[in-house]
This record gives sequence, C-alpha cells and structure tokens, in this order.
Amino acid sequence: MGAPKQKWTAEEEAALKAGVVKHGAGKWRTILKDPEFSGVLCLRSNVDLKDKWRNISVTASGWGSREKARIALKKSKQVSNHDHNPMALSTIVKDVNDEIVNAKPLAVSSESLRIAGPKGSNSRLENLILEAITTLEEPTGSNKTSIAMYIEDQYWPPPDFKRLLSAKLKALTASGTLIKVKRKYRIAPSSSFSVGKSSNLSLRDGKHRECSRLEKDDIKPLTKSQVDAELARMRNMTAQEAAAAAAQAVAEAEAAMAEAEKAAREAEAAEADAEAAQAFAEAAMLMLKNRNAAKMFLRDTLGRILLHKDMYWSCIGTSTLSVQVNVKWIGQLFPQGSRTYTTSMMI
DNA sequence: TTAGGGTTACAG
DNA sequence: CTGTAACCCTAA
Repeated sequence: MGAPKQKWTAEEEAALKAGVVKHGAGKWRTILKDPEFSGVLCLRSNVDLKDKWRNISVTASGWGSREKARIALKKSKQVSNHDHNPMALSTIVKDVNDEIVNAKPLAVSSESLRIAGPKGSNSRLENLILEAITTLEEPTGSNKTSIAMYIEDQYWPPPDFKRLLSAKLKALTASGTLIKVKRKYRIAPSSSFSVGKSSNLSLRDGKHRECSRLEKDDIKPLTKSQVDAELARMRNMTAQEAAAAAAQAVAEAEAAMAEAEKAAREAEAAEADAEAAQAFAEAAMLMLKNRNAAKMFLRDTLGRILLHKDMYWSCIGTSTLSVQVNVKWIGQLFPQGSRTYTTSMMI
C-alpha cells in the first residue's frame, strides 16, 4: 500500500554525494539538515540517504559490503576496481558539489519553517505537507496547488513531485491524517501534529537551550537576559561586529518566534507570547540604543533594513530607532491575521 | 540514528 | 523469471 517507488533524480544523487564529501558517509542526518542539501533532498529521509549511498557504493565499486556475500556466488568477470572505494567518488563529487551550490544557493533557510514532525517515522513529504498546511493557515484548508507552491518555494522538489504529492495527499486523507473538503486539505484534529505537544523544534545547539521551553512565565526574563548578554558583549565591538551582532539578535528573535509560534497554537498561551514578542522588540531596541556602531550600521544601509520578513528595524529621522515585530502567528485569535508591535526610542 | 539484513516494486 | 533499486524492520 505504500507510496509508489520514488526513483532518485540526478540532482538528489549529486546532492547526496556532495553531502558525503562534506560531512562524511554515515552522517546522514547531518547531511539532511544541511541547508545546502536540504532543499534538494527534502523528500528523502536519513535512511533513504543511507540506502541510496549503499546502492551507489555497490554499483560503483562492484564491491559493496552488501554485495560481498552474494558476490561469492556470482560473477568474477568484473575487471574493475579492486578495493572498496567510496573515495573514488570524492574527486568527481567535488565538482558536483559546486554545481549544486551555484545552481541554487538555497537561501540560508529560516529555521522557523522547519517544524519537526510528531514522529520521525513519517515520510519527509508528509512532514512537508503538514508544514505547508500549518504555515499557510488557510481557514478552510489548503488545496493541492497551494501546498505544492509552498513546498516548491521552500525546497527543491524533483520534477515528478506533483504526482507524488497527489498520491501522498490521497494516502494521508485515507489514513485520516488529513481531512479533505472541496479539494482543500486540513489537518485532522486528532493529528498530534496540530497539537504542538511534544514536538521539539531544534534550535541551534548550545546557548539557545533556554529557548526550547517557552512558558508564559519565563519567556520574558529569558528574552531580556539574552539581550542583556548581547549588550554586554557589544560594548567593545567594531561597527562590523555590531552589525553582525544585530543580525544575530534577529536570528535569535526568529528562533524565539518560532517557538512562540508553536506555543501560540494553544490558545491560552497566545497572548503571553505576543507580549514576549513585544518584550523582545524593546530589549533589542535597548541593545541598539547603547551602541553607536549600531547607528552607523543603520545609516549605512539607508536607514531601513529588512532583517527578517516579520521584523523591521527602522530609522526615523536621525535620532530615533523603531523596531517593529509583526506577529502573524496569532492570526487564529485576531481576525485580521496579524498584529504589529512597534517600539521607538531615541538614540 | 545508523548499519545491515530482509522485502517489494519494477524493468528487461 | 531475474537483477536492481527503493523501501522496510530492527538491533545496537
């Protein structure tokens, strides 16, 4: 009953090889998460990568470990390479790697879009579909075209993707994961995906660990303390470093907002998270205010820089900074679909 | 998560 | 029917 066999495209195979060159064979999960490859390999799981690599190794060398047992019974006619060598690929692959990077430098993808599925066992495509429907937030559900457009926008699916999508949508509807009404798909209420309970959105490791639990009680101090730390560090920075730090701050905001988005799915938490977003805007403002170099940074870039699709840093006149956070994710509670928080400050 | 054995779909 | 590639199962 499974989905039809999904043959590997040349692009996927090239991406896999490039990934192995970059991270090493066996680091399948790492390769999959690498933004450089995640677009092309969006429909593949780590196990898929592993299996495909095994196939490649077998056919390329005629000597894969899987083949060893069988080869004894079989032909001895192959005159080619003697020892097992995925390495032979590495030189070839290096070029392929570059090709891919140049062909489509996937915009260093926003982590916020990556929503971890409820379980790892779901196929990649299934997760993408759920992610699309969730993100699109269409009240009556999303039709196949919308879902396809979302996925194509975020990733780099193979040519036959549409067909696979149709098959998968059908299967998910049949299994009750999705509900189909008038050619539009919604996530079934019972699906654990829509109830952001145990899903763990993986933030960049280390210092952000505190972000991974955003409860209404600790979110505010958390955001501020983060920024305070940034502030302390920025005291001795050059203009460029300050600019980088500002960008970093936005990245952290993005991560925080991604977390908030998840929490916001529970109606009660939504308002608290909105406050958190505003708190962050204020804290970020403080950071910029206390740093002259940040002022230069803003001026150099014409006074208005889009740092994030939902966060704007503006320069009003020559002495006032404004931070604007557009909170879309509480659209379920607010009919207009979004709410904007703005704070301004003299610098 | 990964490695490796097993199973299934598909092409020739 | 046979071989191969994709997919599944599960121990570690």
